[in-house]
Amino acid sequence: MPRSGAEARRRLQRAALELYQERGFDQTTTAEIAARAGVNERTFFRHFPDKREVLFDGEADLRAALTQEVADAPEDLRPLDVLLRAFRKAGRILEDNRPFSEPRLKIIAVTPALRERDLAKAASLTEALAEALRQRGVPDRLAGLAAHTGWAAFHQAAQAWIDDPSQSLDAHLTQAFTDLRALSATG
Amino acid sequence: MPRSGAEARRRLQRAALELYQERGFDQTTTAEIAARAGVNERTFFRHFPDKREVLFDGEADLRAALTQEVADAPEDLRPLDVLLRAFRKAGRILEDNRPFSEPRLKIIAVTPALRERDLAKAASLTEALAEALRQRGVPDRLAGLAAHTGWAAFHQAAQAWIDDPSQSLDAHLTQAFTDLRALSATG
DNA sequence: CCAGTGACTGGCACTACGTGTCACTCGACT
DNA sequence: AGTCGAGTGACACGTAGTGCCAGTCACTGG
Repeated sequence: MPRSGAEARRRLQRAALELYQERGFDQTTTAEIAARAGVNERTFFRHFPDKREVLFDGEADLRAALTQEVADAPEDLRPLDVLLRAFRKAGRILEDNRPFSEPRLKIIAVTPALRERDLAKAASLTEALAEALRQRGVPDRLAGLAAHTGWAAFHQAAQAWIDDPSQSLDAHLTQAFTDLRALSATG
Repeated sequence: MPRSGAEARRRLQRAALELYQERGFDQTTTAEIAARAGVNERTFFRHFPDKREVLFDGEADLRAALTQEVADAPEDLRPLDVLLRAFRKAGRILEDNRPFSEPRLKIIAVTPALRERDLAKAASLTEALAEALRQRGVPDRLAGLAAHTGWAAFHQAAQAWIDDPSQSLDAHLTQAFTDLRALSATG
């Protein structure tokens, strides 16, 4: 029935997000997702390798945006400041898509299987950030630690932004990175 | 056939580790594991909730050891020093069980499905460490960041220990935490 | 000695995830 | 009109994981 391919893909993502919200991830079958999207179950697996991946489509874009920002940052910035800058920019993707970001993050937070996938994506992305830092001349081991540390701060800020939307993601990011300094100062 | 239960459990773990090494995780079926362990496939799922969990049995012990160490640390230590102390103690579990630890870590490193589970365990353990720090009076947000940062250093040290066994895990830990200080100093 | 109890197991049926394969449709291009 | 490729429907299949029931073994109290 559908013509463009990309259209069916979007319908599948939308259907999956709705169903995961309505009855939970584990209680949703791939057949149900496909049915609501108006396609065959087999087609679901043509667009997404598995039931979880349907919620992690933007990851490639996010990674590209982040690593690009790291590469383009002013030369004299310290590693953690480079990352803060990159997170600020990338964070706009989250803020602009809040109607999609929020339910997505909430479902992931309460579903172990999705949390696992999320952590894997984060780890892969963190490794990409570390590599981008190394290409800026940051020493090998330091780059990995900086990427992990920075990501922890980013994650904490994103979660705080979901829990308390009264402040901007930017404000939460500033807070988290300030906390990092405090940690360095006292411990 | 088997009598004690705990015995079958150990045989299953051993059989799984062997098979994952011989032909890889994805090419191994739960039926094969059960067969090598001399039990029914159904019995496998009585001892372990899924095919991955069979490699993550010691996690509860490790968590208990780590949180205990954090709780028992001298009062005046700074958060990251508390963690370094705890990792040193817990690291002995790894070093003493190297014949099991090494192949296990290598298989996890090359198997995406196992890496996901490993990351999830690490995240849960990190959260437990953060909570233990909070109970020592470390401020809320700082505790989370310290736990993540410390864990990143521990993970880096463990990986370095696998790649370069010529030095002790303790030495690698010292190196990683020194790098952390450097990161704080310069960025 | 024996009946009962609880932990562990074997075996069967079943649902759901994910893959391989083939034939079909539809639009684009020549 | 004919061809070509991308996307799809449909069917068969292997494997992970669950529910259920019956059977075995060690242990305990009478």
